[in-house]
Amino acid sequence: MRLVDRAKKRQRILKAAVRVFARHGFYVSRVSQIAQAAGVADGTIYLYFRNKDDILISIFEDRIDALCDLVEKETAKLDDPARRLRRVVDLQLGTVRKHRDLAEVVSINLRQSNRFLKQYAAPKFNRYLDLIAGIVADGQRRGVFRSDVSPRVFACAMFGALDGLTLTWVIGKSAPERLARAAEGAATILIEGIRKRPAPAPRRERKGGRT
Amino acid sequence: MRLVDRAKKRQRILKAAVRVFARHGFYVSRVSQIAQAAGVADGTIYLYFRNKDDILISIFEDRIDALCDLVEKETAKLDDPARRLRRVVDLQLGTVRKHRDLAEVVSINLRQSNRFLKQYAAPKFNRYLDLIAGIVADGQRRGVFRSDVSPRVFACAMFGALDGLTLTWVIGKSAPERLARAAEGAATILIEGIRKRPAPAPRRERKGGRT
Amino acid sequence: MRLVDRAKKRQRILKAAVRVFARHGFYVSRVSQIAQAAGVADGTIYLYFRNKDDILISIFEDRIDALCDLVEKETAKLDDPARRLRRVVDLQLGTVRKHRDLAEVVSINLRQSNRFLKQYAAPKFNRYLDLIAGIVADGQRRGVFRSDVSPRVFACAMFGALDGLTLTWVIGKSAPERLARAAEGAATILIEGIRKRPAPAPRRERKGGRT
Amino acid sequence: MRLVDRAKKRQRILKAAVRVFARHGFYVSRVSQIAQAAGVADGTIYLYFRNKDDILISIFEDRIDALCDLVEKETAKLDDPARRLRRVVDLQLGTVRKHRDLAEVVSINLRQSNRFLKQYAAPKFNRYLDLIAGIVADGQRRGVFRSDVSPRVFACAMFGALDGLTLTWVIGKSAPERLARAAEGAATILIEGIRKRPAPAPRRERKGGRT
DNA sequence: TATGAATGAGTATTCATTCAT
DNA sequence: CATGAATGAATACTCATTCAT
Repeated sequence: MRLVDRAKKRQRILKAAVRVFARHGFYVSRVSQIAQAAGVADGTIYLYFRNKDDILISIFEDRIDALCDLVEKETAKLDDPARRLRRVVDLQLGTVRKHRDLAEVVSINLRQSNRFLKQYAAPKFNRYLDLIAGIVADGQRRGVFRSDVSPRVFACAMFGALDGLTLTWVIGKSAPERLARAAEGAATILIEGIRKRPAPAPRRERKGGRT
Repeated sequence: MRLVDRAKKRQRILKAAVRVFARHGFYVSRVSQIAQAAGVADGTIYLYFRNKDDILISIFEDRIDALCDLVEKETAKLDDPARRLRRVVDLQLGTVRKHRDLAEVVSINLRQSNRFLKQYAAPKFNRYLDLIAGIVADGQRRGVFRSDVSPRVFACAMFGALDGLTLTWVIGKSAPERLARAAEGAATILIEGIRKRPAPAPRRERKGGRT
Repeated sequence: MRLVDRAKKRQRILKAAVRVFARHGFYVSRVSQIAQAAGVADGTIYLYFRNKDDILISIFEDRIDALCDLVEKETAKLDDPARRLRRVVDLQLGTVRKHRDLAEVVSINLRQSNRFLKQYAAPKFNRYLDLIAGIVADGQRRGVFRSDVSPRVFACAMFGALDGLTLTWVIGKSAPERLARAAEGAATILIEGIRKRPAPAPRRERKGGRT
Repeated sequence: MRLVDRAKKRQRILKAAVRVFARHGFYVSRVSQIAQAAGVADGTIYLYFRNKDDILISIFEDRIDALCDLVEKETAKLDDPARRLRRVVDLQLGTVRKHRDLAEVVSINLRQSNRFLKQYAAPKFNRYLDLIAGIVADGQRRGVFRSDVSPRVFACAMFGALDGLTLTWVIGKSAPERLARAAEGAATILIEGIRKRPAPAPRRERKGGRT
């Protein structure tokens, strides 16, 4: 079989797996369901993947890599760190919106196994977090972002915020437009939250100190 | 058997389950492991819980309710919406920090079953989101928070941001102090992100419009 | 506790067990169901019976003994072997009709365990078969019954015939009168079947030999 | 896999199940015992049967159908109703004698589950009873059988009588010849019992009426 | 390569029985 | 005597994975 055909069949199985995982969850899904959905025999799955876990891992890796590549390419076109962040928000939530099943798998199923999460997801995941943190660090260097927040913390918070919106969107079975509007709001909060105040006007309400 | 003894044994089982679930994940954990960890017979578990799922649900419900109660009580003591949000951040991440196992269970295992997530978690979860959204809406009415972001979106984003920090903290097996410092940063981003600018100085960087 | 009270409670448990076994079958019935139906605690059952099997055995033994006693007493009042058999038919089916639950237990549940059947039921059961066989043997000696059929075979066949009627009656959930009418028919067949022909008129239809 | 191979393996499992059920009884038998006896893996059983109950049901259905088919074919060759009944007796007890295990399963285990008995057995069982009743009704129309006994009652009684003989034969672990001789006796009783008396000589013993 | 029949390890749950109160 | 909470052995059934065809 030609390599390209092989790759095509692999993709067909992955697509089927995304559908099945999204509907039932990783642990409840059966390999035979995926095989049926992909139109292949049960045994064929094992010609393309080591085991059931490997399917989930492959979905995740393919997707996060694609997202990272896209983010790298797109942010390279922009200069302003704030606009770069805005672009990341749009890209992450845009991917989610276009591939709801995939969103469900990545957002929810990803956390189905501690072992899996700790062993496989973390490294890949870090590439994405580093991309965001890099943008923030750059912004801080250039004086547009406040420096009292760790870029890494911002990255985690930003990813979490977008993932939280995704989760409630997926659970709530809301319309795609709602996610688009949520993206607006999230972008505003995150960017304004990290932006250095143009002129830190004397604020009185904070004089009471923090708790 | 006295009611208080019964409740005590129930708690013992739940505590054991939290430990076991945190270490292995819900699906990988065995009921017999929980029984052993709790020092009871396998069958005894079923005198207190309908089934394995019921244990996870009970953990979640107990915890989220306790957190909501705490948040309600504590925010009632404060007036300033910004300081109220700050308090919520501290309470959520403080709970997490004090009960790492629990954090792992709620943050990670919670998403282990789509069915579970959609059926049980959502309603309880909404109570928490509504609390946050309520604080934001109040701040908007009083003019301290910007009105161009939906309180609900902010609540989801805020929960997600804190959950994202929790997740990376748990996965990374970092020290408690790191979570404390992350809480600082997250609070800053979120509160400054939603705060209405004291003097919306003419900003030039947005003139380029959006992409 | 006085012996009479003890006996009373034992009977209460047996009565409850008959109801429960009749409805669900021996293996499907739960000891706790019997306890509840008898209004006692689960553990109390074991103050009166060794185990679950012992309950079924006790039901059977009590009942077959009572039937045997009754048959002995009643047939002693009669002299004609044919009328004695008729009496046995009425007594067996009469017992069944009056205690449908019991019939169901003895007819059906009795066979639920090979071990039980072979070990316990057989001996008790033989007393009943011997009673019938005794009547037949007597009739043969006195020349009213044909001698070409073993009394034992007749006893088994007769018991089986009545048990077969009982089974279909119980399964079919028919009215008591139907069983009464069936008793008529069965008595006729069995008694006329064993009765020596008054005048064995030359029969031609048998000359063809047997198949 | 060829259909014929599949059918062969199914039969192998059924044969093994008959052996196992006969020895231990349905409820006491373990699926793994059947699998081992059939030389297949536990899971393989479930490729051929829905569950344990389904195995018992299949045994019963296969057997009763085969017996009915045989009875239909054989009785069609005869004309005399009495000889037809004789043939049925021989066929039923002949089947039993040739397949003692099967007899044990059908005679004893058949009654192991009320639910099973009422739900599955009854309909199939009726086909057999109807065959016998049909022969009797025909004999009555032709004036060779007495008309004061319902054909249905006779069928139940006849089946019961033969089943009773089978039961005692199986329990008593007697030799096959004993069953053959018992068949003789049972046939005589049943056929003479239903046969219309050639010359109803004035009988005096019945003048006392019934008790 | 592809198949799908066969495998058999693995586990939640039940329930007869016990025994401390 | 009576209770019923606790026990823990015991088992049908599933399903990821393999391998002969």
